Amino acid sequence: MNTVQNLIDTLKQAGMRITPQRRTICAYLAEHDTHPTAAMIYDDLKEDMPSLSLMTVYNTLNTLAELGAIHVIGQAGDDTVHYDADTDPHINVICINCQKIIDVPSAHLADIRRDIDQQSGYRLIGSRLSFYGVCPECQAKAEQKQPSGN
Amino acid sequence: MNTVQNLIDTLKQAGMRITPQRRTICAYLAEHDTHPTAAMIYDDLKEDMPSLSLMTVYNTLNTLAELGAIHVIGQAGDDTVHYDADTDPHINVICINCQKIIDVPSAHLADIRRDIDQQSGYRLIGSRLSFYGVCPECQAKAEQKQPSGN
DNA sequence: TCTATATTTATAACGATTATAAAGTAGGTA
DNA sequence: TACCTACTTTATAATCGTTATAAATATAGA
Repeated sequence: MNTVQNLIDTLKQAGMRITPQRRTICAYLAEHDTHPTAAMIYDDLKEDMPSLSLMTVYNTLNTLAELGAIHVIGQAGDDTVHYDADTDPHINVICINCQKIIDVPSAHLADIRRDIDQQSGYRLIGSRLSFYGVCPECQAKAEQKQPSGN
Repeated sequence: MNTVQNLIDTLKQAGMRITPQRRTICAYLAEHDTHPTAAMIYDDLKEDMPSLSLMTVYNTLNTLAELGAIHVIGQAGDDTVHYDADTDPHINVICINCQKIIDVPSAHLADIRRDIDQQSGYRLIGSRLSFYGVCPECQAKAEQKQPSGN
């Protein structure tokens, strides 16, 4: 998992200035494993930093993503881009009903990455590995509504 | 890989009508492994079917995706959703420079899916497995422009 | 402290996708 | 085969996440 210092150091090493806004956004990313969208981060942070603009959140997230410090999960079924501060190889499992995202590590991931690296000829930079399904809670709710054994 | 008949049968079994538009779109999907966007399909097909509307392409793709007959790849760096008619387990490798997408199979994928299935508690439905990198052609171009050994 | 320059902010623009409603058609039925 | 009804398609407009622009502001080095 990324620490605040990790993220800030990444920005510094890229020659970028460390503003209070960027520091706050980095802290948020490091402290939450909720795979937030830009809007979520903005909504949560503007209480303590009323002058914060959504544009700055987008800029910072895009910059961090370009530097590889965070990952872009892509749309989780709700037409908005989610971000993931955990850059260790893992898979996101997304509920197609409530959009909840959980992380699942897998020992086979390193093997796969090596396969792709060799077979494709591409110089690999990042990955976006998502499985879609129905989370246990939503399965239970569906059961209650349709008690038939299907 | 999906055949035209596969896709059409999926629509029929879901109780949907087989219109010329849907038939044409299914044929396009079965005959192309180019991971097209809705706009690409629309542009290619409207020559032979001038009355076709982009809305119909979106509707058909969404329907097929909901039925699991095709997969949604998500944004490839160009802010548009790409579709994949190949629903066999495989990984998409996307060039972050030219957006070219290739398919790579991996023997480890089934193992991973089983891991996720058991560890997450989710009832899995689909997956979107993308690696990002630079394709060989773009690597070569970058070499020409920056001959320094980095 | 001062200054050049990156950054933030507010605003407007963009563009992919979706909503709506009228016109048209597939496909079962008599 | 002709008809009828519900599903589809189409054109248009709307939506909304994201990005462009330019003026105001603040960072970080001298």
